Amino acid sequence: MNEEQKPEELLNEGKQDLDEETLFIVSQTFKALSDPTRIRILNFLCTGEHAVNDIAETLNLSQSSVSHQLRFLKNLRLVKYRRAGTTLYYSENDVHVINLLKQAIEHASHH
Amino acid sequence: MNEEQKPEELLNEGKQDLDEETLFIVSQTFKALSDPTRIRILNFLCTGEHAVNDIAETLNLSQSSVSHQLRFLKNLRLVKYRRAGTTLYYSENDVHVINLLKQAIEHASHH
DNA sequence: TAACTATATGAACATATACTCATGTTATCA
DNA sequence: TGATAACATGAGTATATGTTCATATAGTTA
Repeated sequence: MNEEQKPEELLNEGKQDLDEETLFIVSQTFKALSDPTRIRILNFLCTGEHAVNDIAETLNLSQSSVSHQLRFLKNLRLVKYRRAGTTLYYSENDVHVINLLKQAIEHASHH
Repeated sequence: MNEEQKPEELLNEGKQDLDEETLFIVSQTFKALSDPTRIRILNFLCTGEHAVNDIAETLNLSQSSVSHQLRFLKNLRLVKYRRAGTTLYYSENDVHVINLLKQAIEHASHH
């Protein structure tokens, strides 16, 4: 004879429902961080700006794959680049997203 | 005659390369947060525990879809549930991940 | 201009993902 | 036990995703 227990209601801290645009931005942001290759690239760019080939060699990835992923990240304004001759030096461009990544890495690396 | 500029090296704050396991955990965590439906469910669960049907009706989703996504989230230990008769009350189970979500929502909602 | 370097891009392919539909499972109650 | 309620689950399907391969583009230099 289990009495029906009322679910405890926590305090609502503000914005209850998410509007379409916020939802889209949030999901896209996390999607950018959901792939191992992109995570490694962003993590590497935390050490400073790097050329595409440098990224590819350091992380043992194909040039094409890196280029595709950088385009993805550039479309979301998560990275930027500066040109020097034929070389493009990419660097991170969104401190907030980098912070999210660092927090997750910090938390996950504690095993 | 463009002089080759040396890329500026930022300070390395510690863990340079990510081990396989950390990389996997981080990517899975962000993958969980990369889908609009799961974001809405987790955001709703921030207001307290809720039954599956409650979630489905409130967010205008099918019961099956909600159940599938809850299984996904439960496998990652991001939600937990308590049983009361035939009803299962789900609630959030990882403050750290919820914090990541709240930060992203906060940041994205500023337009 | 031709050759070379660094990077970008499109097509193709294999896999992953999220949903719906139908049905299975578990607990409650008459 | 049978009926019902709440939820879980598997199959099927359409779409998204990440990689490779081949080729294109842009800048540099002889």
